[in-house]
Amino acid sequence: MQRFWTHGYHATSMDDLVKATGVSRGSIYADFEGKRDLFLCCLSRYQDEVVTPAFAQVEQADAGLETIEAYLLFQLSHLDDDRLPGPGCLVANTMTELGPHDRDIHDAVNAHNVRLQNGFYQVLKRANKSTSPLSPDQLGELAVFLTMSVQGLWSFSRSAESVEPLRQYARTLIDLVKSRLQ
Amino acid sequence: MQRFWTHGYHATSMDDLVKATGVSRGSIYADFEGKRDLFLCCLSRYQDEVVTPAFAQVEQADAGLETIEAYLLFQLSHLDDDRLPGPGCLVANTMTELGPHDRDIHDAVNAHNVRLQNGFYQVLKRANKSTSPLSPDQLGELAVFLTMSVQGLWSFSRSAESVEPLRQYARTLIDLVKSRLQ
DNA sequence: CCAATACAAGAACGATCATTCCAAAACTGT
DNA sequence: ACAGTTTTGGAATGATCGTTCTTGTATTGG
Repeated sequence: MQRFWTHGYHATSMDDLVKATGVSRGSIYADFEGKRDLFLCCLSRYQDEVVTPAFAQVEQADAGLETIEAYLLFQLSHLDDDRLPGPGCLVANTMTELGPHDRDIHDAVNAHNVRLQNGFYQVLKRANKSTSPLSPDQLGELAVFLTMSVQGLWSFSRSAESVEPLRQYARTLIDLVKSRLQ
Repeated sequence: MQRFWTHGYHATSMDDLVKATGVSRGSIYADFEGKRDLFLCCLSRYQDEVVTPAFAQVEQADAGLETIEAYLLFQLSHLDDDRLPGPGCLVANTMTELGPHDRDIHDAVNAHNVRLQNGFYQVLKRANKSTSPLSPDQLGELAVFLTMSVQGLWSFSRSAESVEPLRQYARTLIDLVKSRLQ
């Protein structure tokens, strides 16, 4: 999974995976139908092992906008300036590399994005207790906005040489969304 | 160039390029040192033929925030619902695919981003005529924010099934930045 | 202990890869 | 018209690719 995450699907060979995992070629093919099937399983595993532990706080019943910011800053805390460029996000990387060309992968990516949107939407709904609240449609649009903005953050981390602009982006994003809700 | 744009570097073979361009293999190698050199030239040509004609309006001396919005909506106007998922942006795609692994490509991507940031910065400076203006640092941060946000837009267009959420994102982005400047 | 079965390691396979090479065609100069 | 040079088209090359296959080892049951 790490190898797919850092290098992408096409640039990762089965040899690379055999070496990186220490698992024999025969065993891989015993367990998966082929490279693509293995990749789909890695996407699924990434969701369970990486996304869920991190995003769960946003999906909590009491999560606020600060929780979204904390989620982003926590993800960025894995990077410091000598760990850049970072691997980004496997799903985000995959959206770019394979999203246009593979239906099943597109669907997996889409499911991930819907999950993020729903999490953000719930937070926005809670945060929408103001004197002039936004409509549900407007909140939905803001949730989509957040989901797409976060995608930009991961893409940039693939090329970034310093982590501070990434952090600043997260803070600015949350600030702007906050001011939209007031 | 189109093939690299839609499929990425690693998923595009020299055979693909020979077929797509109608140029013989020998001619390609006569003009370029290899696949990577050809790709670097495509990045450069993309800058001249795609980015410059589109982004020039943002770099105009009288460009405003509406110009940034018009730039984004114009880029999106090439897509309608049966032309999705779109190719995204060659530079943005490359940032994700190759940015972490190739120094020269990283530098080309970085130069593109700096260009976008500078264009956005100038617009923001002009738009910053309010009763409580933002500092140059704050404007710089907003310009970086815009650059990274636009990256999210192109990545999403690689997976999108409808163009309206992409348009809405562009409008929301400009609205949020406007409200930050007031 | 032996035979049958299951599993692991990695060689082998045919296809595809990026690049080089070569023969034929086209062009240029005398 | 002819010889020399350049360009073109695509075959050839050696490496790498994803996948299958084979051999050796381990395990299980009689």
